[in-house]
Amino acid sequence: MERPAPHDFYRHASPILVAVDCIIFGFDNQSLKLLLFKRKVAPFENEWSLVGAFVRPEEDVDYAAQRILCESTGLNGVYMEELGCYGQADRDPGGRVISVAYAALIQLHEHEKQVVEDYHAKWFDISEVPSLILDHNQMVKEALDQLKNRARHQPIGFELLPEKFTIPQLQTLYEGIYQQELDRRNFRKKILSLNVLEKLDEKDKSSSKKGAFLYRFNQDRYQEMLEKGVDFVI
Amino acid sequence: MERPAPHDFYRHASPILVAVDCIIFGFDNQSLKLLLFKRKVAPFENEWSLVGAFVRPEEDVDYAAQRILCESTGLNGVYMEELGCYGQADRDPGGRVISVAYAALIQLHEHEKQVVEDYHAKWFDISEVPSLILDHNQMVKEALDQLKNRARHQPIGFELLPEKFTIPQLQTLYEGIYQQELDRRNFRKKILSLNVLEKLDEKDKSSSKKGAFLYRFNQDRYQEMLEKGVDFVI
DNA sequence: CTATTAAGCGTAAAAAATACGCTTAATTTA
DNA sequence: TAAATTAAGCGTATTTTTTACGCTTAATAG
Repeated sequence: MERPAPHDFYRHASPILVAVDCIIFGFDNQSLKLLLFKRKVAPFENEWSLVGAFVRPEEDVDYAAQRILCESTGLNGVYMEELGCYGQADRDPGGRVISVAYAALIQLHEHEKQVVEDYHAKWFDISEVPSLILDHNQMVKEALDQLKNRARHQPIGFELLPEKFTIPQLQTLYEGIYQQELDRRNFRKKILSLNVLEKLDEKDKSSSKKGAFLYRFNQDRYQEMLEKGVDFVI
Repeated sequence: MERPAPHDFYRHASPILVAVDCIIFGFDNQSLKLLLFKRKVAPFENEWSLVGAFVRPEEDVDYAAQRILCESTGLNGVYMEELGCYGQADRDPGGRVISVAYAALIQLHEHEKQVVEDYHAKWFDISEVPSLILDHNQMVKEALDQLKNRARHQPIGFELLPEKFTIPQLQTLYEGIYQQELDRRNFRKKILSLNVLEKLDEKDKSSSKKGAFLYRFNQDRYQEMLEKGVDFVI
Protein backbone atom coordinates (compact mmCIF):
# COMPACT_ATOMS: atom_id res chain seq x y z
CA MET A 1 0.00 0.00 0.00
CA GLU A 2 1.31 3.41 -0.95
CA ARG A 3 0.94 6.15 1.56
CA PRO A 4 1.42 9.88 0.86
CA ALA A 5 4.29 11.61 2.59
CA PRO A 6 3.20 12.37 6.14
CA HIS A 7 1.79 15.80 6.73
CA ASP A 8 3.87 18.26 8.68
CA PHE A 9 1.52 17.86 11.60
CA TYR A 10 2.72 14.27 12.09
CA ARG A 11 6.43 15.10 11.97
CA HIS A 12 6.59 16.50 15.48
CA ALA A 13 5.29 13.37 17.17
CA SER A 14 7.47 10.57 18.54
CA PRO A 15 6.57 7.08 17.50
CA ILE A 16 6.19 4.37 20.16
CA LEU A 17 6.39 0.60 20.00
CA VAL A 18 2.96 -0.99 19.95
CA ALA A 19 2.48 -4.58 21.04
CA VAL A 20 -0.52 -6.87 21.26
CA ASP A 21 -0.97 -9.36 24.10
CA CYS A 22 -3.55 -12.13 24.03
CA ILE A 23 -5.42 -13.50 27.02
CA ILE A 24 -6.53 -16.90 25.75
CA PHE A 25 -9.33 -18.55 27.70
CA GLY A 26 -10.28 -22.16 27.14
CA PHE A 27 -12.90 -24.53 28.50
CA ASP A 28 -12.57 -28.31 28.60
CA ASN A 29 -15.95 -29.13 30.18
CA GLN A 30 -14.36 -29.05 33.60
CA SER A 31 -13.06 -25.61 34.40
CA LEU A 32 -11.97 -22.38 32.82
CA LYS A 33 -8.36 -22.40 31.66
CA LEU A 34 -5.79 -19.83 30.60
CA LEU A 35 -3.05 -20.42 28.04
CA LEU A 36 0.38 -19.18 29.08
CA PHE A 37 3.76 -19.35 27.40
CA LYS A 38 7.23 -19.83 28.74
CA ARG A 39 9.31 -17.21 26.98
CA LYS A 40 12.07 -18.63 24.87
CA VAL A 41 13.93 -15.37 24.36
CA ALA A 42 15.33 -12.57 26.48
CA PRO A 43 14.24 -10.38 28.11
CA PHE A 44 12.29 -12.41 30.68
CA GLU A 45 13.60 -15.68 29.27
CA ASN A 46 11.96 -18.70 30.90
CA GLU A 47 9.28 -16.70 32.66
CA TRP A 48 5.56 -17.23 32.13
CA SER A 49 3.70 -14.66 30.07
CA LEU A 50 0.79 -14.08 27.74
CA VAL A 51 1.50 -14.44 24.03
CA GLY A 52 2.28 -11.17 22.41
CA ALA A 53 4.16 -9.51 19.60
CA PHE A 54 4.71 -6.13 18.06
CA VAL A 55 2.22 -4.66 15.64
CA ARG A 56 3.68 -4.32 12.17
CA PRO A 57 3.81 -0.94 10.49
CA GLU A 58 1.10 -1.67 7.91
CA GLU A 59 -1.03 -4.03 9.94
CA ASP A 60 -4.40 -3.42 11.60
CA VAL A 61 -4.09 -3.89 15.35
CA ASP A 62 -7.09 -6.26 15.27
CA TYR A 63 -5.37 -8.27 12.60
CA ALA A 64 -2.15 -8.40 14.60
CA ALA A 65 -4.08 -10.02 17.43
CA GLN A 66 -5.41 -12.70 15.07
CA ARG A 67 -1.97 -13.24 13.61
CA ILE A 68 -0.36 -13.64 17.01
CA LEU A 69 -3.00 -16.08 18.15
CA CYS A 70 -2.58 -18.07 14.99
CA GLU A 71 1.22 -18.07 15.12
CA SER A 72 1.16 -19.28 18.68
CA THR A 73 -1.62 -21.83 18.59
CA GLY A 74 -2.30 -22.60 14.95
CA LEU A 75 -5.91 -21.48 15.41
CA ASN A 76 -7.75 -19.29 12.92
CA GLY A 77 -10.96 -17.30 13.10
CA VAL A 78 -11.18 -17.37 16.87
CA TYR A 79 -13.51 -15.01 18.68
CA MET A 80 -11.51 -12.14 20.17
CA GLU A 81 -12.38 -8.94 21.92
CA GLU A 82 -10.27 -5.94 22.71
CA LEU A 83 -9.70 -5.46 26.39
CA GLY A 84 -7.94 -2.12 26.39
CA CYS A 85 -4.65 -0.36 26.10
CA TYR A 86 -1.88 -0.65 28.68
CA GLY A 87 0.09 2.54 28.36
CA GLN A 88 2.11 3.26 31.50
CA ALA A 89 5.39 4.78 30.40
CA ASP A 90 7.37 2.51 32.71
CA ARG A 91 5.36 -0.68 32.28
CA ASP A 92 8.21 -2.34 30.39
CA PRO A 93 11.65 -1.63 31.82
CA GLY A 94 13.22 -2.62 28.50
CA GLY A 95 11.75 0.22 26.45
CA ARG A 96 8.70 2.34 25.74
CA VAL A 97 6.07 -0.12 24.61
CA ILE A 98 2.33 0.21 24.86
CA SER A 99 0.28 -2.93 24.64
CA VAL A 100 -3.22 -3.52 23.37
CA ALA A 101 -4.72 -6.52 25.12
CA TYR A 102 -7.16 -8.92 23.44
CA ALA A 103 -9.16 -11.71 25.03
CA ALA A 104 -9.81 -14.89 23.05
CA LEU A 105 -12.22 -17.71 23.86
CA ILE A 106 -11.61 -21.20 22.59
CA GLN A 107 -12.95 -24.72 22.99
CA LEU A 108 -10.50 -27.24 24.30
CA HIS A 109 -10.30 -30.58 22.57
CA GLU A 110 -7.33 -32.82 22.16
CA HIS A 111 -6.18 -30.84 19.17
CA GLU A 112 -6.00 -27.58 21.09
CA LYS A 113 -4.40 -29.21 24.08
CA GLN A 114 -1.48 -30.26 21.91
CA VAL A 115 -0.36 -26.66 21.60
CA VAL A 116 1.29 -27.23 24.94
CA GLU A 117 4.14 -29.26 23.57
CA ASP A 118 4.45 -27.46 20.27
CA TYR A 119 4.79 -23.95 21.59
CA HIS A 120 6.30 -24.10 25.07
CA ALA A 121 2.85 -23.35 26.37
CA LYS A 122 0.68 -24.65 29.18
CA TRP A 123 -2.98 -24.48 30.08
CA PHE A 124 -3.47 -23.26 33.65
CA ASP A 125 -6.62 -23.54 35.64
CA ILE A 126 -7.94 -20.01 36.11
CA SER A 127 -7.58 -20.37 39.87
CA GLU A 128 -3.90 -21.33 39.57
CA VAL A 129 -2.37 -18.69 37.36
CA PRO A 130 1.30 -18.14 38.23
CA SER A 131 3.15 -14.88 38.45
CA LEU A 132 3.57 -13.37 34.99
CA ILE A 133 5.92 -10.84 33.45
CA LEU A 134 5.22 -7.10 33.33
CA ASP A 135 1.58 -6.19 33.90
CA HIS A 136 0.25 -9.46 32.50
CA ASN A 137 -1.39 -10.56 35.76
CA GLN A 138 -3.32 -7.30 35.72
CA MET A 139 -4.41 -7.98 32.15
CA VAL A 140 -5.63 -11.45 33.11
CA LYS A 141 -7.62 -10.07 36.03
CA GLU A 142 -9.27 -7.45 33.86
CA ALA A 143 -9.97 -9.95 31.10
CA LEU A 144 -11.70 -12.23 33.57
CA ASP A 145 -13.80 -9.36 34.91
CA GLN A 146 -14.75 -8.45 31.38
CA LEU A 147 -15.61 -12.05 30.60
CA LYS A 148 -17.91 -12.20 33.62
CA ASN A 149 -19.66 -9.02 32.60
CA ARG A 150 -20.05 -9.86 28.94
CA ALA A 151 -21.14 -13.42 29.59
CA ARG A 152 -24.17 -12.03 31.40
CA HIS A 153 -25.40 -9.96 28.49
CA GLN A 154 -24.00 -11.57 25.40
CA PRO A 155 -23.92 -15.19 24.33
CA ILE A 156 -20.13 -15.28 24.30
CA GLY A 157 -20.15 -18.33 26.51
CA PHE A 158 -21.09 -20.39 23.47
CA GLU A 159 -17.72 -19.62 21.93
CA LEU A 160 -16.16 -21.77 24.61
CA LEU A 161 -18.29 -24.83 23.87
CA PRO A 162 -18.39 -27.19 20.91
CA GLU A 163 -21.23 -26.75 18.44
CA LYS A 164 -23.32 -29.35 20.24
CA PHE A 165 -23.42 -29.22 24.01
CA THR A 166 -25.66 -30.22 26.90
CA ILE A 167 -27.35 -27.93 29.39
CA PRO A 168 -25.25 -29.27 32.27
CA GLN A 169 -22.09 -28.54 30.26
CA LEU A 170 -23.25 -25.00 29.64
CA GLN A 171 -23.97 -24.65 33.32
CA THR A 172 -20.50 -25.87 34.27
CA LEU A 173 -19.06 -23.26 31.94
CA TYR A 174 -21.04 -20.46 33.52
CA GLU A 175 -20.09 -21.68 36.96
CA GLY A 176 -16.46 -21.57 35.86
CA ILE A 177 -16.77 -18.03 34.57
CA TYR A 178 -18.69 -16.68 37.55
CA GLN A 179 -16.79 -18.88 39.98
CA GLN A 180 -19.95 -19.76 41.82
CA GLU A 181 -22.46 -22.59 41.81
CA LEU A 182 -25.83 -22.16 40.18
CA ASP A 183 -29.06 -24.03 40.79
CA ARG A 184 -29.43 -26.78 38.21
CA ARG A 185 -33.16 -26.38 37.75
CA ASN A 186 -33.25 -22.61 37.64
CA PHE A 187 -30.35 -22.43 35.24
CA ARG A 188 -32.11 -24.76 32.82
CA LYS A 189 -35.34 -22.79 33.09
CA LYS A 190 -33.64 -19.48 32.43
CA ILE A 191 -31.50 -20.55 29.54
CA LEU A 192 -34.37 -22.34 27.81
CA SER A 193 -36.73 -19.40 28.33
CA LEU A 194 -34.40 -17.28 26.17
CA ASN A 195 -35.38 -19.48 23.25
CA VAL A 196 -32.02 -19.40 21.58
CA LEU A 197 -31.18 -23.09 21.99
CA GLU A 198 -32.22 -25.78 19.57
CA LYS A 199 -32.79 -29.21 21.07
CA LEU A 200 -31.30 -32.09 19.11
CA ASP A 201 -32.34 -35.75 19.08
CA GLU A 202 -28.96 -36.93 20.31
CA LYS A 203 -27.80 -37.54 23.82
CA ASP A 204 -24.37 -37.16 25.34
CA LYS A 205 -23.67 -39.94 27.81
CA SER A 206 -20.17 -38.98 28.84
CA SER A 207 -21.14 -37.67 32.23
CA SER A 208 -24.19 -39.61 33.36
CA LYS A 209 -25.96 -42.91 33.00
CA LYS A 210 -29.13 -41.28 31.84
CA GLY A 211 -27.36 -39.04 29.33
CA ALA A 212 -28.23 -35.44 28.59
CA PHE A 213 -29.77 -34.10 25.42
CA LEU A 214 -27.53 -32.10 23.12
CA TYR A 215 -28.44 -28.56 22.12
CA ARG A 216 -27.18 -26.14 19.52
CA PHE A 217 -27.04 -22.33 19.74
CA ASN A 218 -29.33 -20.78 17.14
CA GLN A 219 -27.85 -17.54 15.84
CA ASP A 220 -31.04 -16.58 13.97
CA ARG A 221 -33.22 -16.87 17.05
CA TYR A 222 -30.67 -14.82 18.94
CA GLN A 223 -30.84 -12.06 16.33
CA GLU A 224 -34.64 -12.09 16.48
CA MET A 225 -34.47 -11.77 20.23
CA LEU A 226 -32.16 -8.77 20.01
CA GLU A 227 -34.38 -7.09 17.45
CA LYS A 228 -37.36 -7.45 19.76
CA GLY A 229 -35.25 -5.60 22.32
CA VAL A 230 -35.08 -8.49 24.77
CA ASP A 231 -32.19 -8.12 27.16
CA PHE A 232 -30.11 -11.28 27.21
CA VAL A 233 -29.21 -12.05 30.83
CA ILE A 234 -27.93 -15.26 32.32
CA MET B 1 14.03 9.42 33.55
CA GLU B 2 16.92 7.29 32.40
CA ARG B 3 16.12 4.15 30.55
CA PRO B 4 18.55 1.33 29.78
CA ALA B 5 19.47 0.75 26.16
CA PRO B 6 16.67 -1.24 24.56
CA HIS B 7 17.15 -4.97 24.45
CA ASP B 8 17.82 -6.57 21.11
CA PHE B 9 14.33 -8.00 21.14
CA TYR B 10 12.89 -4.49 20.75
CA ARG B 11 15.14 -3.46 17.87
CA HIS B 12 13.25 -5.42 15.22
CA ALA B 13 9.95 -3.71 15.86
CA SER B 14 8.67 -0.63 14.04
CA PRO B 15 7.38 2.19 16.16
CA ILE B 16 4.01 3.72 15.40
CA LEU B 17 2.48 7.09 16.21
CA VAL B 18 0.14 6.88 19.17
CA ALA B 19 -2.56 9.49 19.68
CA VAL B 20 -5.22 10.03 22.31
CA ASP B 21 -8.70 11.31 21.44
CA CYS B 22 -11.15 12.51 24.07
CA ILE B 23 -14.91 12.14 23.91
CA ILE B 24 -16.04 14.84 26.34
CA PHE B 25 -19.61 14.50 27.59
CA GLY B 26 -21.27 17.27 29.54
CA PHE B 27 -24.62 17.78 31.21
CA ASP B 28 -26.28 21.15 31.81
CA ASN B 29 -29.44 19.93 33.57
CA GLN B 30 -31.20 19.82 30.22
CA SER B 31 -29.60 17.30 27.95
CA LEU B 32 -26.43 15.38 27.31
CA LYS B 33 -23.85 17.35 25.33
CA LEU B 34 -20.65 16.57 23.46
CA LEU B 35 -17.70 18.93 23.15
CA LEU B 36 -16.25 19.22 19.65
CA PHE B 37 -13.45 21.30 18.22
CA LYS B 38 -13.02 23.01 14.90
CA ARG B 39 -9.51 22.14 13.84
CA LYS B 40 -7.25 25.11 13.40
CA VAL B 41 -4.46 23.28 11.59
CA ALA B 42 -4.07 21.06 8.57
CA PRO B 43 -4.82 18.30 7.86
CA PHE B 44 -8.61 18.55 8.16
CA GLU B 45 -8.44 22.26 8.82
CA ASN B 46 -11.84 23.73 9.77
CA GLU B 47 -13.50 20.37 10.20
CA TRP B 48 -15.15 19.25 13.42
CA SER B 49 -13.34 16.66 15.50
CA LEU B 50 -12.73 15.35 18.97
CA VAL B 51 -9.78 16.83 20.83
CA GLY B 52 -6.69 14.74 20.51
CA ALA B 53 -2.93 14.83 20.46
CA PHE B 54 0.03 12.54 20.23
CA VAL B 55 1.31 10.69 23.27
CA ARG B 56 4.77 11.89 24.25
CA PRO B 57 7.64 9.42 24.44
CA GLU B 58 7.92 9.40 28.23
CA GLU B 59 4.29 9.97 29.09
CA ASP B 60 1.70 7.52 30.43
CA VAL B 61 -1.17 7.20 27.97
CA ASP B 62 -3.63 7.87 30.81
CA TYR B 63 -1.73 11.00 31.67
CA ALA B 64 -1.73 12.13 28.04
CA ALA B 65 -5.51 11.99 28.10
CA GLN B 66 -5.62 14.21 31.18
CA ARG B 67 -3.12 16.60 29.64
CA ILE B 68 -5.06 16.88 26.41
CA LEU B 69 -8.30 17.48 28.25
CA CYS B 70 -6.65 20.14 30.37
CA GLU B 71 -4.93 21.86 27.45
CA SER B 72 -8.16 22.04 25.54
CA THR B 73 -10.60 22.96 28.29
CA GLY B 74 -8.57 24.14 31.25
CA LEU B 75 -10.14 21.42 33.39
CA ASN B 76 -8.13 19.25 35.78
CA GLY B 77 -8.89 16.03 37.61
CA VAL B 78 -11.84 15.12 35.44
CA TYR B 79 -13.24 11.60 35.50
CA MET B 80 -12.08 9.73 32.41
CA GLU B 81 -12.34 6.18 31.23
CA GLU B 82 -10.57 4.40 28.46
CA LEU B 83 -12.82 3.41 25.61
CA GLY B 84 -10.44 1.36 23.53
CA CYS B 85 -7.84 1.43 20.86
CA TYR B 86 -8.57 2.37 17.25
CA GLY B 87 -5.92 0.62 15.25
CA GLN B 88 -6.96 0.18 11.60
CA ALA B 89 -3.83 0.64 9.49
CA ASP B 90 -5.66 2.97 7.11
CA ARG B 91 -7.77 4.89 9.61
CA ASP B 92 -5.76 8.06 9.03
CA PRO B 93 -4.83 8.73 5.41
CA GLY B 94 -2.03 11.03 6.56
CA GLY B 95 0.07 8.41 8.29
CA ARG B 96 0.12 5.35 10.52
CA VAL B 97 -1.45 6.50 13.73
CA ILE B 98 -3.28 4.45 16.28
CA SER B 99 -5.54 6.24 18.69
CA VAL B 100 -6.55 5.42 22.22
CA ALA B 101 -9.97 6.91 22.95
CA TYR B 102 -10.97 8.23 26.37
CA ALA B 103 -14.40 9.33 27.52
CA ALA B 104 -14.68 12.20 29.99
CA LEU B 105 -17.72 13.33 31.94
CA ILE B 106 -18.07 16.90 33.12
CA GLN B 107 -20.62 19.18 34.71
CA LEU B 108 -21.59 22.19 32.66
CA HIS B 109 -21.74 25.51 34.38
CA GLU B 110 -21.07 28.90 32.95
CA HIS B 111 -17.36 28.44 33.48
CA GLU B 112 -17.18 25.30 31.42
CA LYS B 113 -19.40 26.71 28.73
CA GLN B 114 -16.90 29.46 28.14
CA VAL B 115 -14.48 26.99 26.64
CA VAL B 116 -16.45 27.49 23.48
CA GLU B 117 -14.96 30.85 22.67
CA ASP B 118 -11.53 30.20 24.05
CA TYR B 119 -10.74 27.06 22.15
CA HIS B 120 -12.70 27.09 18.88
CA ALA B 121 -14.96 24.54 20.49
CA LYS B 122 -18.70 24.00 20.66
CA TRP B 123 -21.06 21.97 22.79
CA PHE B 124 -23.40 19.90 20.64
CA ASP B 125 -26.53 18.20 21.83
CA ILE B 126 -25.90 14.48 21.70
CA SER B 127 -28.70 14.09 19.16
CA GLU B 128 -27.17 16.69 16.84
CA VAL B 129 -23.56 15.63 16.44
CA PRO B 130 -22.21 16.66 13.02
CA SER B 131 -19.97 14.67 10.73
CA LEU B 132 -16.49 14.37 12.21
CA ILE B 133 -13.04 13.62 10.82
CA LEU B 134 -11.57 10.11 10.54
CA ASP B 135 -13.33 7.54 12.70
CA HIS B 136 -14.43 10.03 15.34
CA ASN B 137 -18.15 9.47 14.79
CA GLN B 138 -17.55 5.81 15.46
CA MET B 139 -15.73 6.71 18.66
CA VAL B 140 -18.62 8.88 19.79
CA LYS B 141 -21.12 6.13 19.13
CA GLU B 142 -19.09 3.61 21.09
CA ALA B 143 -18.50 6.06 23.93
CA LEU B 144 -22.23 6.64 24.22
CA ASP B 145 -22.92 2.92 24.27
CA GLN B 146 -20.32 2.48 26.98
CA LEU B 147 -21.78 5.36 28.95
CA LYS B 148 -25.21 3.73 28.82
CA ASN B 149 -23.82 0.43 30.02
CA ARG B 150 -21.63 1.80 32.76
CA ALA B 151 -24.26 4.20 34.03
CA ARG B 152 -26.44 1.18 34.83
CA HIS B 153 -23.88 -0.50 37.04
CA GLN B 154 -21.62 2.25 38.31
CA PRO B 155 -22.45 5.62 39.76
CA ILE B 156 -20.66 7.46 36.97
CA GLY B 157 -23.71 9.57 36.36
CA PHE B 158 -22.84 11.57 39.43
CA GLU B 159 -19.73 12.84 37.69
CA LEU B 160 -21.97 14.80 35.40
CA LEU B 161 -23.81 16.61 38.17
CA PRO B 162 -22.69 19.26 40.65
CA GLU B 163 -21.94 18.09 44.18
CA LYS B 164 -25.47 18.94 45.27
CA PHE B 165 -28.30 17.93 43.00
CA THR B 166 -31.99 17.09 43.14
CA ILE B 167 -33.61 13.78 42.31
CA PRO B 168 -35.43 15.26 39.30
CA GLN B 169 -32.08 16.56 37.99
CA LEU B 170 -30.55 13.14 38.37
CA GLN B 171 -33.51 11.65 36.56
CA THR B 172 -33.17 14.10 33.68
CA LEU B 173 -29.53 13.08 33.39
CA TYR B 174 -30.37 9.39 33.22
CA GLU B 175 -33.09 10.10 30.70
CA GLY B 176 -30.49 11.94 28.64
CA ILE B 177 -28.06 9.06 28.80
CA TYR B 178 -30.59 6.33 28.08
CA GLN B 179 -32.53 8.55 25.68
CA GLN B 180 -35.80 7.41 27.14
CA GLU B 181 -38.28 8.65 29.71
CA LEU B 182 -38.43 7.09 33.15
CA ASP B 183 -41.26 7.06 35.65
CA ARG B 184 -40.73 9.83 38.18
CA ARG B 185 -41.95 7.85 41.18
CA ASN B 186 -40.19 4.61 40.38
CA PHE B 187 -36.95 6.36 39.63
CA ARG B 188 -36.99 8.08 43.01
CA LYS B 189 -37.80 4.85 44.79
CA LYS B 190 -35.01 2.93 43.11
CA ILE B 191 -32.30 5.50 43.54
CA LEU B 192 -33.16 6.08 47.19
CA SER B 193 -33.32 2.36 47.92
CA LEU B 194 -29.64 2.11 46.98
CA ASN B 195 -28.89 4.18 50.04
CA VAL B 196 -26.00 6.08 48.52
CA LEU B 197 -27.62 9.52 48.54
CA GLU B 198 -27.50 11.88 51.48
CA LYS B 199 -30.46 14.20 51.83
CA LEU B 200 -29.59 17.82 52.64
CA ASP B 201 -31.71 20.45 54.32
CA GLU B 202 -31.59 22.76 51.33
CA LYS B 203 -33.98 23.04 48.44
CA ASP B 204 -33.35 23.97 44.85
CA LYS B 205 -36.16 26.12 43.52
CA SER B 206 -34.87 26.74 40.03
CA SER B 207 -37.30 24.41 38.33
CA SER B 208 -40.46 24.39 40.42
CA LYS B 209 -42.48 26.46 42.82
CA LYS B 210 -42.35 23.84 45.49
CA GLY B 211 -38.63 23.30 45.14
CA ALA B 212 -36.82 19.98 45.32
CA PHE B 213 -34.55 18.82 48.10
CA LEU B 214 -30.86 18.68 47.33
CA TYR B 215 -28.91 15.45 47.77
CA ARG B 216 -25.26 14.53 47.83
CA PHE B 217 -23.62 11.31 46.64
CA ASN B 218 -22.02 9.50 49.58
CA GLN B 219 -18.89 7.71 48.45
CA ASP B 220 -18.52 5.81 51.75
CA ARG B 221 -22.00 4.36 51.60
CA TYR B 222 -21.33 3.36 48.01
CA GLN B 223 -18.17 1.51 49.05
CA GLU B 224 -20.07 -0.28 51.84
CA MET B 225 -22.70 -1.30 49.34
CA LEU B 226 -20.09 -2.74 47.00
CA GLU B 227 -18.43 -4.65 49.83
CA LYS B 228 -21.74 -6.22 50.74
CA GLY B 229 -21.87 -7.40 47.13
CA VAL B 230 -24.95 -5.39 46.22
CA ASP B 231 -25.24 -4.91 42.50
CA PHE B 232 -25.72 -1.25 41.66
CA VAL B 233 -28.38 -1.00 38.95
CA ILE B 234 -30.37 2.01 37.85
C1' DC C 1 -58.35 32.71 47.93
C1' DT C 2 -58.02 29.62 44.13
C1' DA C 3 -55.64 27.44 40.39
C1' DT C 4 -51.48 25.49 38.88
C1' DT C 5 -47.36 22.74 38.92
C1' DA C 6 -43.65 19.85 39.98
C1' DA C 7 -42.27 17.20 44.04
C1' DG C 8 -42.98 13.54 46.79
C1' DC C 9 -45.44 9.27 48.98
C1' DG C 10 -47.94 5.07 48.80
C1' DT C 11 -50.22 0.83 47.14
C1' DA C 12 -51.64 -2.83 43.98
C1' DA C 13 -50.59 -5.81 40.19
C1' DA C 14 -47.35 -8.15 37.19
C1' DA C 15 -43.08 -10.26 36.33
C1' DA C 16 -38.75 -12.28 37.56
C1' DA C 17 -35.76 -14.70 40.61
C1' DT C 18 -35.14 -18.18 44.02
C1' DA C 19 -35.73 -22.40 46.68
C1' DC C 20 -36.50 -26.90 46.52
C1' DG C 21 -39.44 -31.55 46.01
C1' DC C 22 -40.27 -35.15 42.92
C1' DT C 23 -39.95 -38.16 38.70
C1' DT C 24 -37.21 -40.35 35.00
C1' DA C 25 -33.87 -42.90 32.30
C1' DA C 26 -30.10 -45.48 32.33
C1' DT C 27 -26.37 -47.94 34.66
C1' DT C 28 -24.13 -50.36 38.29
C1' DT C 29 -24.25 -53.52 41.97
C1' DA C 30 -26.21 -57.08 44.94
C1' DT D 1 -33.02 -60.07 37.62
C1' DA D 2 -34.22 -56.80 41.05
C1' DA D 3 -32.71 -52.99 43.80
C1' DA D 4 -29.81 -49.11 44.39
C1' DT D 5 -27.65 -45.20 42.48
C1' DT D 6 -27.05 -41.00 39.89
C1' DA D 7 -27.44 -37.09 37.01
C1' DA D 8 -31.09 -35.21 34.10
C1' DG D 9 -35.19 -33.12 33.79
C1' DC D 10 -39.95 -31.12 35.29
C1' DG D 11 -42.96 -28.65 38.24
C1' DT D 12 -44.73 -25.58 41.94
C1' DA D 13 -44.66 -22.44 45.87
C1' DT D 14 -42.46 -18.34 47.77
C1' DT D 15 -39.99 -14.21 47.73
C1' DT D 16 -38.21 -10.25 45.53
C1' DT D 17 -38.15 -6.85 42.02
C1' DT D 18 -40.27 -4.14 38.61
C1' DT D 19 -43.93 -1.62 36.77
C1' DA D 20 -48.10 1.19 36.65
C1' DC D 21 -50.38 4.75 38.42
C1' DG D 22 -53.49 7.45 42.09
C1' DC D 23 -53.20 10.83 45.51
C1' DT D 24 -51.22 14.50 48.58
C1' DT D 25 -48.12 18.47 49.38
C1' DA D 26 -45.57 22.79 49.19
C1' DA D 27 -45.02 26.89 47.04
C1' DT D 28 -46.10 30.36 43.61
C1' DA D 29 -48.96 33.01 40.33
C1' DG D 30 -53.04 35.23 39.25
